[in-house]
Amino acid sequence: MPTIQDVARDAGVSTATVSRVFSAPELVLEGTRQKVMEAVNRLGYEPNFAAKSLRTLRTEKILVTVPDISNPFFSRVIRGVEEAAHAAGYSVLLGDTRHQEEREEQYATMLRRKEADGLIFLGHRLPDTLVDMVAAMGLRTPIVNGCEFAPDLGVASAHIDNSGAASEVMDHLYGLGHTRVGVITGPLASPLSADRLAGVRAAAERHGHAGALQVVTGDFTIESGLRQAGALLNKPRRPTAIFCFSDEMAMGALEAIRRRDLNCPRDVSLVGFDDIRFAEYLAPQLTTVSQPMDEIGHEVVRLLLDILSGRATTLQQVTLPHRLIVRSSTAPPSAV
Amino acid sequence: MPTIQDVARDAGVSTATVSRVFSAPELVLEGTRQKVMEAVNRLGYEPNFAAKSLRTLRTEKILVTVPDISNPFFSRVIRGVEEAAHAAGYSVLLGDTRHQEEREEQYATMLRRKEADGLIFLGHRLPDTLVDMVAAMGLRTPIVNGCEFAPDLGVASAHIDNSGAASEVMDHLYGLGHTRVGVITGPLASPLSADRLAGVRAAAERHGHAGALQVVTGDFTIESGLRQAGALLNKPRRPTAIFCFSDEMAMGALEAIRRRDLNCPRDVSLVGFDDIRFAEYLAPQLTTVSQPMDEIGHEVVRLLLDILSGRATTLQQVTLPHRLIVRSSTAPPSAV
DNA sequence: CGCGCTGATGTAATCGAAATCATCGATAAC
DNA sequence: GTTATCGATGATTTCGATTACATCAGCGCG
Repeated sequence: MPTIQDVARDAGVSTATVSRVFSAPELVLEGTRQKVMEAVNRLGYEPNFAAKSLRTLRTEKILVTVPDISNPFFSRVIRGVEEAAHAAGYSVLLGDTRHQEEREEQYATMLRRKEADGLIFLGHRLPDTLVDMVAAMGLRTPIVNGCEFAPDLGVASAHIDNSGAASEVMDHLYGLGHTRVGVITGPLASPLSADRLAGVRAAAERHGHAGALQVVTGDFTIESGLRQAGALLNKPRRPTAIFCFSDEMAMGALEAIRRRDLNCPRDVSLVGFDDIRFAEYLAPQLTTVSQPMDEIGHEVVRLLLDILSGRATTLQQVTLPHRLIVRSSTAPPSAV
Repeated sequence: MPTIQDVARDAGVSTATVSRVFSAPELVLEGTRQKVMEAVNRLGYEPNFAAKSLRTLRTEKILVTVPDISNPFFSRVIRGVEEAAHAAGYSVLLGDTRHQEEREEQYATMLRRKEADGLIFLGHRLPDTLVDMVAAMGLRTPIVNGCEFAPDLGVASAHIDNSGAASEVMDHLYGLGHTRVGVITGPLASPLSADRLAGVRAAAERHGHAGALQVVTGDFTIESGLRQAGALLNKPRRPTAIFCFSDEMAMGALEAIRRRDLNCPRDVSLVGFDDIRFAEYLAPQLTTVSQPMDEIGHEVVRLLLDILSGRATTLQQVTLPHRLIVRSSTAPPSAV
């Protein structure tokens, strides 16, 4: 691999000039620029990234950690992140934490080693070392959260109004005439689930059905949806509607309903969350809350770039719009 | 951020000793090692990555390009890649090419700039500059393909026997008594689709139903499955079974079947490919070919690490086992 | 005519760690 | 008793680019 020295020698100029041809071509005479470019092409020169990075202290990389990349919701958000990052000249370092705290820590050290200019995390935990970093750097900390809104962390974030969205779902179900509603949440350690549950509870109070609420905890997987929906359906006074905090759990719930020879929506209405691409192709098509996955991805990148460029002057915590998509998995309860 | 110099000063040793504490602790006296580690902890030192990388010419990063990360098949393979890479101390640079040649080229230059030690690509195209690299470096080229087997590229790869798998699917359908089979392929530019189609054709010949084969081309998306299955079902002598080259297209096909008030499998049998997690939760549960997604991910990483470490002495093109999973979307054709 | 300015380019310091080579004391070998 | 060996550590060069500063020619202006 040729170095900048080789190019300089070959073109008969100094290394400074070669460097300028790449980073500030307007400072260089057109004639010399061409001479240099010829040498570059002749030798097949590419600037060595590590050397550049060492000198400039910038990596043009964004570290993105995600609890599970094979989850269609996350993979879609990641696609948005990749798209926006790429458009801005950054590339994406992917970290799949598999929900493990230990891995989150490991990825955190990558940030401290300057392997990336910033971090976008889609989980809900911020490793201790990074909490320190936030304390030390404040607004300039190059860390952004996606999806989970945790005001006390003090990091920029982009997310939807989870509480509001969950309330709307409940309004929809109560509006159809349901009173006994089952809810399958995600792990309550995450603000996202806690917020949705708060929204659910608020709506239940408002409609006077708080007593008939049956809440169980899942983990966003199909399997947990299958299991927990089964538990709900086995109850003596089984719910006439089930609200799952993810479309994948709703898929599991749908299967649980089928296995009991019940029909959705006739016997049990079902609502999911996220509006992953598959939701509208299920039978019945799934009523769900649409999250702007691409936009969340774009937005967190924008927020991070604002911080990196020093443009950010206040802590930005952006709420993006969601939308309740009513399809055919919800209907009025049949007469009991 | 403290540097190695700061640590050396603080611990009262030379920078060489500090460096050794990290990279070759056995060369350093336990007492000095502890002194150094105390200084490291006191100052919160982390080795700067760019400096290390510049000196060693290694990045401990693997660039992984994928046509579309939001595709559940790819995102699952990526998870396997991430897992294996992480276990070996490497991290993953993700490139979503969105099927665009231009982006593939851009990611290729990252390899030439030494932003990553190696490349794993899950698409079927190898950018020109990298073809040159393969020509120049031969077996030592740190490039591995996943899923697509293209012997003429001369790069290591891990994939299943696509032709064989497709043949098995056809045997299964013919075995059930189907004769008119529709096939929705992927883009035929990819060896993967071409191989499967070859397997389909071979089986059709063997069973004497080559004339009744109806082949249309999709692009692996739900939408193309919906559209192309619609086209097949509109034909005068419509097929009694449809074989889609991806589960997602099969989901689209299922929807097309529903929209025509036909029943799967009674009126039309349906087979997918990949066995993504959702396949068994569709109604009916989807018959499909299971690809070892995790294993493909692990294997491509293993192949790449072999090359990087100089262990690889021959061109490795590994065929991993697939499995036909018969579920309830296939049945004998009903009497016409 | 000489001074200062500007535009184009060169010189050399610098980024932070790794690795080669040198040093030095202590021990073993002959 | 001299020398080879070894283990632990230090001094210094090196990786390949960026960039602050220096240089120098050409030009306008008083």
